[in-house]
Amino acid sequence: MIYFNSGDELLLVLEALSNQQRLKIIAVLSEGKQYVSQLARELGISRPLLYLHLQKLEEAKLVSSDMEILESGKAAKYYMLNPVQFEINEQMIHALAPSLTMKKKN
Amino acid sequence: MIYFNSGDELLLVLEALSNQQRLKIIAVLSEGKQYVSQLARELGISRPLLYLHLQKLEEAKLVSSDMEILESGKAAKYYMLNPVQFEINEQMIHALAPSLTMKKKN
DNA sequence: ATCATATGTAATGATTTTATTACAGGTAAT
DNA sequence: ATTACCTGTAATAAAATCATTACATATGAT
Repeated sequence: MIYFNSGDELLLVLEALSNQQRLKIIAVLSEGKQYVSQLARELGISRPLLYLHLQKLEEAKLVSSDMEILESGKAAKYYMLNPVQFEINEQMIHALAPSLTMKKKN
Repeated sequence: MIYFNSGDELLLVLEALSNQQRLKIIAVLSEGKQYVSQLARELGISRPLLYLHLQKLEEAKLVSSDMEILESGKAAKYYMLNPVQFEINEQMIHALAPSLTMKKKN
């Protein structure tokens, strides 16, 4: 279960989830870990773009990664889904809103 | 409680929630209905921008509006929060991902 | 050596989102 | 009729996000 300690943390997760591609990535990874190139093929998107999406998911701590060796002997970067489960309601938004820092993003 | 009938519906809500200003709007409206001009003053943002945010929240069915007459006699557009409560987990994302239509937005 | 398949990232471009300024129109009170 | 509010939107600008192309590097197999 995911708990949010600040508005910024909540927002980070919501932003990570508010994209079709990233939702699809989560859907695929929910079936098991996968490495980047294979994942890009399955989703039909370019690898650089996939990196970008994975980075956002990783920043929100929704996925993790590690390097593994394929049967072929080549190194591959595997991504796996962290447990994703949380509730949203107006009380929590009200409670966390004050800790939203009005950032301008880099 | 909010239920999602498709990936697109889920995404619409997530997109509506993935913005600081809109989270703050929800926080303010959770304390009670408010009219646009007053809300803009409270949030310290321009009215045209607020309209844009409110429109997104309304499309996601998170808020509703109606015209009312102020004590002063002037017409005001009041916005109020609809019940916001739902759960997110990987099973539902997996189930709804196939019904994500890869849109290019207008 | 060449091919096939991996990772990783720089540079660039296209599109969307966010935000401001500037209008036009309405009602009520002084 | 001027002031002080309100709604509503067009036009534009600024910033962030999304997406592609191109390249460098590495490993194993033929």
